[in-house]
Amino acid sequence: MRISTRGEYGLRAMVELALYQGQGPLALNVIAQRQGISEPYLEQLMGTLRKAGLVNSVRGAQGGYELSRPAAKVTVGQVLRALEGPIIPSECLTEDGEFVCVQMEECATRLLWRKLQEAIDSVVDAITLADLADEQRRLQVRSGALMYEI
Amino acid sequence: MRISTRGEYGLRAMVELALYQGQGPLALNVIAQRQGISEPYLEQLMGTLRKAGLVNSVRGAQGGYELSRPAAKVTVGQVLRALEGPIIPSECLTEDGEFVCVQMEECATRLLWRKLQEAIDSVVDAITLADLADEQRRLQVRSGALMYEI
DNA sequence: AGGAATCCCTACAGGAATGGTCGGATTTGT
DNA sequence: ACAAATCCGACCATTCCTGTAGGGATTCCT
Repeated sequence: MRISTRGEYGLRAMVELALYQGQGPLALNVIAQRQGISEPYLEQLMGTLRKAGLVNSVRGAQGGYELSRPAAKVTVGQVLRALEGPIIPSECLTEDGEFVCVQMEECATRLLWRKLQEAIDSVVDAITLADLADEQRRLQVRSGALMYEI
Repeated sequence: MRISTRGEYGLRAMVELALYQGQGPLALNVIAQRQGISEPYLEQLMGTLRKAGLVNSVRGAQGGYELSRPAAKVTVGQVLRALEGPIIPSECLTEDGEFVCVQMEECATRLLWRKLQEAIDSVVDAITLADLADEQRRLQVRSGALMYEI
């Protein structure tokens, strides 16, 4: 029951983009270096996020990536689902919360899976990239980093 | 972000044991057949559950498995963690909610992982096998099954 | 005592997912 | 034109998942 590095790396990259939103596109190698992620690997992830419509890319020199919407309009759930597929605890559940379990017509564990999914969704759909970017700024200020960038 | 079949099968088997608790041990092949699970595969899972202290086994003819505690004292979280390892969203987190992320000293996504874990734990640690067994009985009665067993 | 039932354990195996790498094609600012 | 970037598809090693196989140990029943 884990989020893979895809979701973790991709989300960290998205937070990075949120931090610098409105300042032009951010190049892949900058993000990768800043987050300590393999560049070609992150490239794949960004491709997925672009196809999902969450980021825009600018090709050519001085190009890079930027959020396609304000950070406050992008939820963590959207990012994670784009990268990891539907976040559902069991095969029994579809993305819509429907059941597709053929095995048993009536199975008590469904009750559990549904509650689990609701709990997860209520978290990932409530937190936006803006929330995480705010948190990140707070942490950076506290630890005294990044002040030389003014 | 899924529970594997290990957790799913194991939990279904545990619900089965909860349903028949107090009526002597339930043989592996009975559970496997009733739940539509490969018998040798389920055998492995039961071994894990036994080592975790969640079930007792009775060897020899007429043997089988039974819950080591009342169903109301066994949470879904205990079963899932025994079978799947710690239920944590990210590598950053340990079982205790501590952070072990070496990469970045301060990372905003930690906020998210912690909230996610709290949400998941609040579900799996609140639901017991007795809850699921009750639900199962309710479903079976409603669908008119099992009445010929009286 | 003997056989049958049943759990116990280890090893193996095919397939999918994970976590990347690599090389080249394409686009675009300078 | 050149360099900086994204884009794209193929490849690859490792691990995890989902079992299977086979034999050993224990206990009940007759």
